[in-house]
Amino acid sequence: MSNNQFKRGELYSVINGMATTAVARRLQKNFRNAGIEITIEQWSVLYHLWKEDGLSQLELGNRTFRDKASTTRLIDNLEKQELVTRVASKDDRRINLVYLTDTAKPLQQITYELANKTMNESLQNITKEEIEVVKNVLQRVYDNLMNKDLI
Amino acid sequence: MSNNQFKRGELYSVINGMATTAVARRLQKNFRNAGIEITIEQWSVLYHLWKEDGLSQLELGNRTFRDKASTTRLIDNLEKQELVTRVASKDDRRINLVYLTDTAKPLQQITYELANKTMNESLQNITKEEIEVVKNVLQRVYDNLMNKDLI
DNA sequence: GACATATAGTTAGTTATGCAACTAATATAA
DNA sequence: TTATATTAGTTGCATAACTAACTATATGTC
Repeated sequence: MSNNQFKRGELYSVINGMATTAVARRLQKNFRNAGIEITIEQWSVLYHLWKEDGLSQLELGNRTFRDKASTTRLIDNLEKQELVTRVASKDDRRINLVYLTDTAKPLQQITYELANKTMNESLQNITKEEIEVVKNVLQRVYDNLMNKDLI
Repeated sequence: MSNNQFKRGELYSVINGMATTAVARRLQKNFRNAGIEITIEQWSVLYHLWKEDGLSQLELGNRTFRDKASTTRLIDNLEKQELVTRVASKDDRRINLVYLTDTAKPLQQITYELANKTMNESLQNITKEEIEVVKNVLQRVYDNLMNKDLI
């Protein structure tokens, strides 16, 4: 019995343990080899700010799938490196709006290129159609877990 | 340009940020709600020991995609909870073989059930064929990154 | 056999994660 | 308008991750 159980769980193992870890490590390695001194977690925050600057911490947490405590500390570290600044919102002084600094700006082009490079390395010999299936399935996995009750 | 870039990178974001995090949190939540006091990382080690007891730390690290330092500390914590014991190999005294204790045994059945439950929650309305495509693609992503040089 | 090299595991230092308890500011309700 | 509840963010605590430097054992070469 114990040998036959948990077949579907192997998917979790594959998703979580292998591909995700491998891609994350490769992206971090590509950053490091290019002399980019930020973590991929920090980059995920910058990435959303390059798309839309001045987001609140909570909104950044939502977009990067982090709780607010993790978001606080990531932004602490980004602030230490002078890549972002917190600005208290005038409308609601509970809210910190997070803005990119001039130091962060030159990182966009190079990190996008390194992210593209990482994706090209990761997705060799994988078709557009396959990628679409994976994205679609993983989106539905997420929706299955989010839409019921809190994760 | 910056708006049009990094299209493929969204896959990384989807894999890493959304589905993986959501599944991991749900599994941890299902453990917690059932009164199971282990982390999912600890469970990933126990899972491989239930399949094959007495693996070395390095082999456990390979199977769970961790480096040896992370594996050391994970096993430290499992040992504190008296779920595993380290036994120095007689053939090669550099090697620690890791064995399940009697305390760990009753966890197998219940955690397998909770993992199955988590997978059923995650994979609702997703077909076997889709799951096969995802597993296959993610395996190839992993192979793309592993087979070239070290991650 | 002696010296260099490789391997398994540990430790130190930094970053990141989640939960829970907390503060400060805002919104709601009596 | 005062009391209560909600919200955004911070902090404390524990676990986990990676890199690099380290110890101890084993292997290989001369």
